[in-house]
Amino acid sequence: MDINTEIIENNRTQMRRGVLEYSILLILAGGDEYASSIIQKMKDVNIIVAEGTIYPLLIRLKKLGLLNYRWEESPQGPPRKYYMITDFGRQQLDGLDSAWDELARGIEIIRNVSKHNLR
Amino acid sequence: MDINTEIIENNRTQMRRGVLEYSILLILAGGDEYASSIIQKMKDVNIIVAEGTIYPLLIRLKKLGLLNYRWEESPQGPPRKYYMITDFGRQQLDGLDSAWDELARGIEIIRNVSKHNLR
DNA sequence: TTGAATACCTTGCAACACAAGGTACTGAAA
DNA sequence: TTTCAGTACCTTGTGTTGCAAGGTATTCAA
Repeated sequence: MDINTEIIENNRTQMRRGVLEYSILLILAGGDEYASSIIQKMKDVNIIVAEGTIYPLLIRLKKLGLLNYRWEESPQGPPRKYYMITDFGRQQLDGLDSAWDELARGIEIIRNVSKHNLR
Repeated sequence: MDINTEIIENNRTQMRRGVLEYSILLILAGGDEYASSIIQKMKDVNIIVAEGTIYPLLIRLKKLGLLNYRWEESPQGPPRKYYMITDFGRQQLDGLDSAWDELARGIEIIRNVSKHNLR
């Protein structure tokens, strides 16, 4: 990768990392999913997550009491671990909604100031 | 801090980290600033950065060719290191604008799907 | 019984934010 | 003229965390 795209890709990754937990909770608030399907849904909106990221993360979120899971047979292949969001998880999700809104508003502001000046 | 606010604060921090470089470039695209004033401007929009974060970061961005600096006398106290964005920096900033827009769009989408289903 | 597809999980490394601790310059007060 | 407060710069060490790589297990079909 040349340096031109590297810096941007790097930051794109960095930005994504910031919203990993948030997006997982958002997705699970819309319905139960298993790891691979979460990865796919995030990929669909261009938020790339690796397996090595999501499995430990789901375990952590479960430990924190934000998630639970149940095993479910798969049409083919090994059984799937369906994660579901808990009441506590939903409660936390509300806070994350605000956190995201606040960040987005902040970026919006410095963006506008920046444009208003020299750009 | 109780666990209720801890999880949210933690994620708020995580989200902020994702946009650190982006916000610095945004601010410098609006005019030259020195470290402390950058910290202040970010604080104004609720993006908190520590000194121990920003100094190494500015050095890194300079090394990458995104920034330059000049020394300038201060009305009182030691001289200030004013950072300015380079042409290359502006060019990269365009890419970061897109990266941010894309992420925001992604979050928007999964948010809506989530609401449309169960929330 | 071998192979492909799907699913789960762990280990080790590297990046990075930041708390803590430090230096240095200025001007004013004691 | 020393001391203090304010401002500004910088570095070190630590803890967290994302992820590439490598691994196991299940199912079904060829």
